[in-house]
Amino acid sequence: MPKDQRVPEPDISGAPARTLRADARRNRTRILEAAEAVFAAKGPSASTEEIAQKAGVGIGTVFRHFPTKESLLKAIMHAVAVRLTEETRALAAEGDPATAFFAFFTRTVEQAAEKKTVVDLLAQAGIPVTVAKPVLALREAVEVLVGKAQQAGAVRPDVRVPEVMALLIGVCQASLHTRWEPDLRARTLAIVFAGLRPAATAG
Amino acid sequence: MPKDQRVPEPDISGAPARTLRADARRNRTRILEAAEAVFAAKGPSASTEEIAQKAGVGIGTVFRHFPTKESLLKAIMHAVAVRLTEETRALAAEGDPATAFFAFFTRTVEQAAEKKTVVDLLAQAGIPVTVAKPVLALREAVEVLVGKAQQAGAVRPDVRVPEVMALLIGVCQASLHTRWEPDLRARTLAIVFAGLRPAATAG
DNA sequence: CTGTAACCGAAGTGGAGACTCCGATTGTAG
DNA sequence: CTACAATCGGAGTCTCCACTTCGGTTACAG
Repeated sequence: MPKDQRVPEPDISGAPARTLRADARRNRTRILEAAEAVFAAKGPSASTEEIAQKAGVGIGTVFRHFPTKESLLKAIMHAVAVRLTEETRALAAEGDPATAFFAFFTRTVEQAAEKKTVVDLLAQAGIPVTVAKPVLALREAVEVLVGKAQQAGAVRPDVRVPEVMALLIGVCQASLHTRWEPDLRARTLAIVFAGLRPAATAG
Repeated sequence: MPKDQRVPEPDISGAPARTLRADARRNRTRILEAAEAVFAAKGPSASTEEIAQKAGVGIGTVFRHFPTKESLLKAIMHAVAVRLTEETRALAAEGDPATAFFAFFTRTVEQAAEKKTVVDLLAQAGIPVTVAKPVLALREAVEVLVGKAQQAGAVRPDVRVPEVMALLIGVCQASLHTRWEPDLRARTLAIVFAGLRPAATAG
């Protein structure tokens, strides 16, 4: 019985614990890609079997890499959070802070309209008490972005981050339920942006 | 075999098909009340058994009155839609149209924060192609309310109903996910309202 | 090339929940 | 009061899904 020790957790982030066999590493990547696609389309309620099928592996392989469906979901959320955070930071760093915030808002809503994963992630980010580090990082990146937009006079100074997050989450949620034409999305965002801008700048 | 004919559907609306026995009518009412409470708290994923228990009847009785979980859900949605529509019409009929719309918006969000049923209902109402009559009536009532508010100059004339519905749904959805203190809710609504008002009136 | 340990995957397990069946119960007509 | 048919209710069925198991397969060291 040569195996008595087992890797306690295949780890959440993305890098395997240590020298994973070649085929194992390949399958792990496939599973992550398939899971991201399926979760984005159908939400967290999608069955593990569907993911396995889409990845071209057996269901047992999925559970070998991710002992729980939840752990798989966390891995995806982690990846999405990191990506969103990077985008947000890039926007905050470069160019005009006045337009950066509104560009971020619009872009996030556009993504959310097609990816349930983004919406679920944002819903987590909206709750003040956040456990996961990547989600916390996303929150902070948004805070920076809002702060800069306010300093630039593009957003009313009395607006706080929580309500911005609430609005962001709300519009994203709504974009999932109603099939938005780009036109409707634009008009809805226009109203929200009008509410966020200083009174003088509105219109 | 004296029974060969059976009522094809216990009907969705609320009134029993015909002279229901006394205990049956009482149980039907209890089931509806219990279902409304449970669905409002836990959403449509709540189990039928929990509803039966809360109503103090066996699960068989629930399925006798409502052959499908979906039919029970429809009955509840119907009732909620009718109630919301009446409230909305009353607001549109009475007093100041300028404040009526904002009062409606605020009140609906407050209700949605505690009742998942309301949110699910609104999500249906947001889709242009609506099947159920009560939901359609709700949409029309909102249209009247928005129209009057616009004529009174309280809402920008270029705003259309779909984006108002989208915003309403969005804020309601968001209020479910984040545990809102009244303070945050008020600030979020203030932003949306500022975006809806004519530029001159804002502030 | 060969042994072996790690890996794969599909059948199997257990539980949850929607829905059914049928003997026990009860309202109600006569 | 009695009979009977409608109603009740909960044990049982069926399906779906997360998760496990284990014999077959494969990558990699020697």
